[in-house]
Amino acid sequence: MAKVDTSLVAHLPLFAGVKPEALDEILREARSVRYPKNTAIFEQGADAQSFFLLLHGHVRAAKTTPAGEQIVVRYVAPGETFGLAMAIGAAQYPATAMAVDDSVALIWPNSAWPRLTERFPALAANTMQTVGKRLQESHTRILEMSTQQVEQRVAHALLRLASQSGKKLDHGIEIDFPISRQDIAQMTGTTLHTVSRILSGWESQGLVESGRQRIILRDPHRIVVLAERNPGSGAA
Amino acid sequence: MAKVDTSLVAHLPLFAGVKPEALDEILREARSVRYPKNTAIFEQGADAQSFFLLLHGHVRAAKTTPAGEQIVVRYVAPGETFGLAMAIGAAQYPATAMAVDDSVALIWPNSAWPRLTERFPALAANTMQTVGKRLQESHTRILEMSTQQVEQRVAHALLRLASQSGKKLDHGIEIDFPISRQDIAQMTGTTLHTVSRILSGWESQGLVESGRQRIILRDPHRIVVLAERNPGSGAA
DNA sequence: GGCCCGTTTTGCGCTATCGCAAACTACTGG
DNA sequence: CCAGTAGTTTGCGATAGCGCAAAACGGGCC
Repeated sequence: MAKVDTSLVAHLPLFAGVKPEALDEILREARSVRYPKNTAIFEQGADAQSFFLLLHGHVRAAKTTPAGEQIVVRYVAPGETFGLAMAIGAAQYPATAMAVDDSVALIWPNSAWPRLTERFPALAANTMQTVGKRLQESHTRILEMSTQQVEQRVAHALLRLASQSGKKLDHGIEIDFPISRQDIAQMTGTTLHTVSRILSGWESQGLVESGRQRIILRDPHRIVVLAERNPGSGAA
Repeated sequence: MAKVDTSLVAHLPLFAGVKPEALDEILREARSVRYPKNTAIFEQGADAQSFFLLLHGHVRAAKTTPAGEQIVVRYVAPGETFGLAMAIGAAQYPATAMAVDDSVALIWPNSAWPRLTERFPALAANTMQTVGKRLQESHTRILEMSTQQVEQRVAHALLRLASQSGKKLDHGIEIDFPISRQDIAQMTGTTLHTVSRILSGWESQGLVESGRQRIILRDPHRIVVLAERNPGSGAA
């Protein structure tokens, strides 16, 4: 079983309020697994057997309709948990998780969850907070989809990605994992064609620089303006 | 302080696994409050001071944009909790709650939450489950908004309301609280005009019977067909 | 019984966005 | 270095649904 350095994870929200020796005990139950780029970590509908803490890389959680359309539920950044089916009382994973980059995750068997939360209530409390936060983010997303038009939603999505997983450059912010037009479409409820048109437009205005699975926000400030502009009033 | 009969609430999911005497202790910390139709219970953005368990009536939770547009987050049915800001670590309520009918709720001060969950871990566990379920429902809603067209979304919304708060009639199911075209629009991300057109169409086909703030599903089975019909067929 | 007000219905033009199809890159693997 | 393939761009209709405006409705209140 791979050793995990406690000092690397002690500061994560998941472990807030957990004593170092307790942390050690918790980590002893986990193993560390490497997922090469574009490998599935678990599939929607599969029996949930483990829960995860991402250490390196990026993971996309996506939900698929019976008809095969997908939406991206979220991108998981290092330090975040995912696959918490057990914690919320789901027997199957409600989405598919896929490494979009070479990734490493800590993985616990679900059977460890009841014991761990009983021994370390802070774990349960912290998890409750993150689930609550995700719920609020979902509601915000629903609000956006209901009230904003596509361009604003794409602006919001990119800004969120940038603040969550942006690499600061001399001049702009780069989203530091591969992401396609299709992915952005699935985050914002539109089509890859429309996303492509929007980004092309932005590119010609110098707002972004983008290529194959790569996006750099060159002028985040003006993108914020786009995101917040209120269609019901302003001039074009 | 009003007495609450434990037998009336003992079977609720919130109290699953809680012993009768413990339940008694929990209820002793709550008081019961009556909210007349169309009164606000709490406002989005207000400091969260209490959490609630609805006993009678119906409550609408809605989120408002800075620009004033609203969406309905959910309708709360009797037996469900709401206003759980404290549990998920939010200092302010993220939405506005309004009684859409004369309603009665149990109300606990947030200060009671840490003590109660410490003494009765089942409470925390049950709450985690319901929050998790709501998160999944949110994701489902996002999926629907991304992939379905308005008519299907309205069909889904009405079927959900019917199964959650439907009164069975000789011939059909009536949604047993007042709900306007506008409300349905805010649940499905469309406008009251479009909802009105859709319901008019359905009415002329005998699928529903509806009037001022009142909706009866006359042929739920055919509405299910509408909800599930797949417009295109493409995979993504 | 009649008036007032909130809700619902409906007509009509408009446009943001989709859907399809085709051309165009830019990596990847050999 | 080249071919193959996945991702991207773009043109051109087609259209679902919006937005405005006005009329019809229904019910409660005096």
